[in-house]
Amino acid sequence: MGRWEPDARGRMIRAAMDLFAERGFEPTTAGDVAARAGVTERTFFRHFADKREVLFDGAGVMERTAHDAILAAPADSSPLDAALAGMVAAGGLLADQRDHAVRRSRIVAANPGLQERELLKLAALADTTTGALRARGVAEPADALAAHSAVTVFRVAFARWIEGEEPRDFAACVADAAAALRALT
Amino acid sequence: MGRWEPDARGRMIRAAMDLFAERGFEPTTAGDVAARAGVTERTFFRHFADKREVLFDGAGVMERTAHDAILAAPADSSPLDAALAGMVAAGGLLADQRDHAVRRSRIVAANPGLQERELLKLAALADTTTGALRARGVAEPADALAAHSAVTVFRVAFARWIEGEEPRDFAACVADAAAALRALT
DNA sequence: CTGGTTGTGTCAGTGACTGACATCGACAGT
DNA sequence: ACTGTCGATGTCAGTCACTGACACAACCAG
Repeated sequence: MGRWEPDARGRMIRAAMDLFAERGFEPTTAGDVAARAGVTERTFFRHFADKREVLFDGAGVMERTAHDAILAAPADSSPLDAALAGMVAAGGLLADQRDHAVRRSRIVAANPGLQERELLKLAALADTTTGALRARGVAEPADALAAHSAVTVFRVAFARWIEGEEPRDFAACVADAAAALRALT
Repeated sequence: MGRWEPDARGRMIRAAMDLFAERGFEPTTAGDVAARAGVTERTFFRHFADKREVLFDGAGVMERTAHDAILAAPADSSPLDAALAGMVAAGGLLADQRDHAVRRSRIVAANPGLQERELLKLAALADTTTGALRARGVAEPADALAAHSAVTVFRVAFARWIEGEEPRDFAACVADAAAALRALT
């Protein structure tokens, strides 16, 4: 209708982060988020499949980044090493947004429904990783096992990267977690 | 009000399995399930936190079983072996219900929302496993890494156990998947 | 037979989400 | 400049998941 303001999607994402952080996820209605972003509830649901999805906008990019990095890994890398290279690349996208990542994971940690969605995104990352390993010639079920192991390392590394005060190198966190994984015998 | 019929919970679970298998999960309303079970929608939601939960009734028992089995594992077992013992014990609960498990996983596989819930249950199993390993003296982050690795093995083993025609031994499936995991280097 | 407890039905209400339809601005093609 | 299509949005009505408040029936303990 009236004048069309650009970046509605970005405004909704920022509005959602602010409101969810202030009041919490459940008490905030989709209409609240839309209103703060200057759009209607209907527009919100045209951009995001559901209320939770507004917090997971970058998931697709991370998947593609991991996929490409795995295919670009040295040919003599082991499946696990190749998958871990994908995790490092995916995590690299967050390097200059640590504050945003911290804020986001606090919101997610406070709500079971959001954790559920996060698990789905991680599962999608694992599936993409599995596919990339397959393209490198890794057979079943080693592809899936290496992929899920890499994603588990990613989760541990991410948790370590976020906690504490002074920022650490994400790749180093991945290396540490991977070493701990290999030490399991 | 009227006469009270026993096992309402069991009837709702069976009704849900039947209806979800016939029409699918989304098109079936909570009221449909309740009606087939001979109760009202309100009663359905008194027994299950939400519409999805009706398919995950056994999750809590599996968690407790895994927990106990991990604590009962030989003292000289490695963390990963102890965690795997928990997975074998948890999977053992399904031994005499393979048909039910197959039916259920078909329903879950057909709906993203249900997969999401399944991931949450598996994450809860991983958390319980982490806690049990901690009680055995396993330190961070090895506890979480071993727990998630074991749950990943569980998933692969379960998939193998369900596919194909003639039923295989679940413990053997776990052993195979665990061997593949260790072969990752 | 009295009171508490448990499991249920009824009813009203909120919020997530969807489909159908109209509108507005931009951007061709003529 | 005229017109038609296209993309993003607003409006409206409707379904369904889920919840709180209240009442009722069976049961059990005293």
